[in-house]
Amino acid sequence: MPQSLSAALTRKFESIGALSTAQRSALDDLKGVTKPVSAHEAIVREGERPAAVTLLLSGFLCRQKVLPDGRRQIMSFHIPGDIPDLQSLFIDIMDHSLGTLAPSMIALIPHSAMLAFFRRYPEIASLCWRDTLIDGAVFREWMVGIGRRSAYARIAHVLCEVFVRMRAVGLARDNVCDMPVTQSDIADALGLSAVHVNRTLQELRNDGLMDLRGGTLMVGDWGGLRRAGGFDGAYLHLKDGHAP
Amino acid sequence: MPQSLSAALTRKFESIGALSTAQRSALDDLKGVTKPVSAHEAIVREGERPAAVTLLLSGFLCRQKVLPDGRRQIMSFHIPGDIPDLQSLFIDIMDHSLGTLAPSMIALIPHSAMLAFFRRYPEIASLCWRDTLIDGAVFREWMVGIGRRSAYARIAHVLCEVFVRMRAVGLARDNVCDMPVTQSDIADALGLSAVHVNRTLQELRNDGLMDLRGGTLMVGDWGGLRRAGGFDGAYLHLKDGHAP
DNA sequence: CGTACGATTGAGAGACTTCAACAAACGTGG
DNA sequence: CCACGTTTGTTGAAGTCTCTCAATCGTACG
Repeated sequence: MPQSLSAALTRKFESIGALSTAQRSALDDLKGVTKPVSAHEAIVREGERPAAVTLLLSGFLCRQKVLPDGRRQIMSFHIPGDIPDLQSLFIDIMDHSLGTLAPSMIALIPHSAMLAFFRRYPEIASLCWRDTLIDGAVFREWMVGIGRRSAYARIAHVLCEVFVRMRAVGLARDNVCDMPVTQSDIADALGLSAVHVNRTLQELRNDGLMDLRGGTLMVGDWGGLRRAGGFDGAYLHLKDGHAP
Repeated sequence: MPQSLSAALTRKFESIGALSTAQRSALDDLKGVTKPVSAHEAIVREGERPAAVTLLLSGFLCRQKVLPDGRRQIMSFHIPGDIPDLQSLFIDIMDHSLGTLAPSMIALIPHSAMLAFFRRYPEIASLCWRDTLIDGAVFREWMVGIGRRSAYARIAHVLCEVFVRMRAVGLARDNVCDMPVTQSDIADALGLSAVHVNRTLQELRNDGLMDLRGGTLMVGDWGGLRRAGGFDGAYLHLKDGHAP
């Protein structure tokens, strides 16, 4: 059930900062064209110069680069409320691609509309800047994982991250949330092979930490999963109250 | 020879965007306390709430996280002109540390001064936003390297990156530039062991691609190094004319 | 002139990969 | 609603890139 454009934005902004009543209602002014996109399709490709930003209303997106030999690296997962290509406002040429991992509903908001909105509501511009900075914080944390953590810890860590972020925008129920990705996607996100992800996922499952199947993540032992991944959500810079 | 605060900023901004004459002279208004820092010292630590941003005037910095077991991951190298903790303007708590790799000269500019400056010169605020976005682009590229490239390619790639960035701010002469890092630093930046970095560096040297010693990087075969690393500098989003 | 840090070398081990095959799940069209 | 092709998940075995341990060497510096 895709949320409305303004509802998605409100939830997102309130997860990382505060909105005044005026600002909250101002979000209604932001218009975009909503559009369904099926799974495994590109929304924006490396090298393009988009003229609009993408707000994810429902589904699951990722940003990725593909090497000449076909190997790929997924650099981030995106959940409803995210604007994964906000950067295109200030960086004209895309240096990576944005695509769907699951059937999704997106809203395209023209750059011009965003920039005009920023001029009118500078605090929201700052919130967006903050959001892109948090984006960077997530990249850094992933680098730590890929560079220095074992496969077991790495996988546990992303699962923790996705769960906490989903929870922060109200998309987790108890200890369950959507996570419609294949094992291959996880492999490409963490710099592993799909085969090894499969085996490690089984370990995590056998250890009772979590269960990931059919696109649904079930956290069996939050404390254990957290410890396994060495997860500390501080880098997500969420407003208090979102840490489980 | 450390540059002046405004000279460093001017070079930096002009490497990633355009400055009007008025904006260029406005940079003189930005004041900061300059301060020498010796090698291997922390400037800002994870968990702190800095009240100023750090402009690097000379030397070499890095951002890093240290895991509980002592292993560390360096997430970025910083060269003169960079403001590595600009993000602290909008993200109060540091989620990583900033430190020196070599003796450096830094300028500390209070947050209040930066924010006031942004209000007065919104175009420069946008340029700074752009800079933090490029920061993110570099993180993404490093993720590709750590996740999907061989040690040989990974090392070649960072060397290319540092060289191009140094060149963009006028700090490379012909095919030589400073790069005062230890092999251990490179290892921690690329998710490798120091031993393996040593051996791989020897390979690169024997292949005539480069020579890195005594803190100086000498590029022996730019085309070869570039090819070895699969390097394409587009992600640095420099203004035209900086690609060798 | 000792001490400490960084670079270098050798040898053995291990985490993860690749290849290959098969099973299960999924979507799609007849 | 079932058949069928495609994608995804699973398993086994062999291989390799990179790691760890450990010792040696060089060199800058107090």
